[in-house]
Amino acid sequence: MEKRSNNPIAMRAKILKHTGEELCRYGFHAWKLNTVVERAGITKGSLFHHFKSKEDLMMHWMEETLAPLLEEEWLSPLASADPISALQQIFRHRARQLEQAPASDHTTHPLTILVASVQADDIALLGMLRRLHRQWLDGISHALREGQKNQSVHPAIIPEEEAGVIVAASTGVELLVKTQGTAMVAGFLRSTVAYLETLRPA
Amino acid sequence: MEKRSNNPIAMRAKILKHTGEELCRYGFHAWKLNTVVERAGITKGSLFHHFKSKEDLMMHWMEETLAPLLEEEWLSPLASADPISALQQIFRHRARQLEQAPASDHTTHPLTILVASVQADDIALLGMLRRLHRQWLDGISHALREGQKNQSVHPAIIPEEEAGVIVAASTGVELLVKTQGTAMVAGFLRSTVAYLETLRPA
DNA sequence: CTTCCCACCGACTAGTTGGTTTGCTACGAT
DNA sequence: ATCGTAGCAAACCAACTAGTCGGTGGGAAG
Repeated sequence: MEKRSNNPIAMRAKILKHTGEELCRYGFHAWKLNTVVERAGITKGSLFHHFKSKEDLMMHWMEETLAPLLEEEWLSPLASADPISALQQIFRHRARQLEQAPASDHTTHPLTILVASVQADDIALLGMLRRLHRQWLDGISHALREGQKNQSVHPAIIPEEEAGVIVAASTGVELLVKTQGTAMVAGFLRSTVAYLETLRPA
Repeated sequence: MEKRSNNPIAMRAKILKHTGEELCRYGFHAWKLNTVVERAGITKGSLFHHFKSKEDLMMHWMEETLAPLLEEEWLSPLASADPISALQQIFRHRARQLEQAPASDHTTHPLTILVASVQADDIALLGMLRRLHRQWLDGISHALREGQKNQSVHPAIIPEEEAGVIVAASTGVELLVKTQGTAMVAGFLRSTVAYLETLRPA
């Protein structure tokens, strides 16, 4: 036997960290526990001591990492008096991220790849993803509605509907980058910002 | 041994048909050849007689089914004097498809799920998907450029950039439908049509 | 020091995967 | 009639999968 650290919280964190990396790159099915074990330098026994199944591990990762990420990237910045500028800023930020990441390991956004890779009949995982998508949509439409109240958003637009387009666009561009590289990010950003501009009051 | 039909072209077609169904539902990795064999009522030997590997099978399916689908759904309708109306019509058509499909088996659009599920280092598959995305983007931007020439599209917009947003939105909405169901399709459609309206000449 | 228990190890299993091999059979060419 | 080859079936394989299990290390409590 080798040395052992006996540090459960560090061990748990290490598992979750490598889980995230692999999961974002490959999606649910191509993500192999063996690889996590190998890359993290741990053992199967340890992994299954902390998480009772592959699905359970992904579930915890979503709760503890993906949900906070959504909060940080979208929900929290949207708590602004000018939601349209906030949205433009969010897109600009993600565009910078995508452009700066080395082409080798630019990972698709987890919410995109996970939704795509989860089976439609896996009710637990899909349920969690549905919740996250809901929060995302609600966050945007709520912000737009508040913007309408304080006259920073055009009164005629329907917040829920615009939220759908915004989420769809940011989900879709991740896959476009996967095939076309980051060359088209700048153009996408410009026309998205221009579209958001049309949501301002006349 | 059982009876044998000795009908290679029908056999090939049957394999490709079931390949498509499973592939659209599950993506590359969750798509299992055993399931294809089982559902098609054929054997492994037969499958590997016609296609030399899993990757090869998917490759042929993309060439023979996915490429024509893209042509039919997008490229061909876009050969119109009024590309904006054509785009709106395409979105309307897909919206109807999504809404009418029984919730049980509404399959995500293949181009969305395949791009998401293919490994970044699988150069052959990703190369094919890149080609298809390119054709899609080019088809749209070309149509918009033609529209600018005949004054049916606003002269100030940049066709390549709008094409990116359009492709991203139609890619992303497929994943949104996967988690949220078809309830939000109508709203998405309306705001997309409205956005496309802003691309018309003043 | 002894006890005890959680954290952890690593070999193992049962099942599945993409892919192969072998051999039978239909069929067209000679 | 014979031969070669294409079409297919069925059994087979090595590699790999998620998950299990008996056991061991370390450290805190008594």
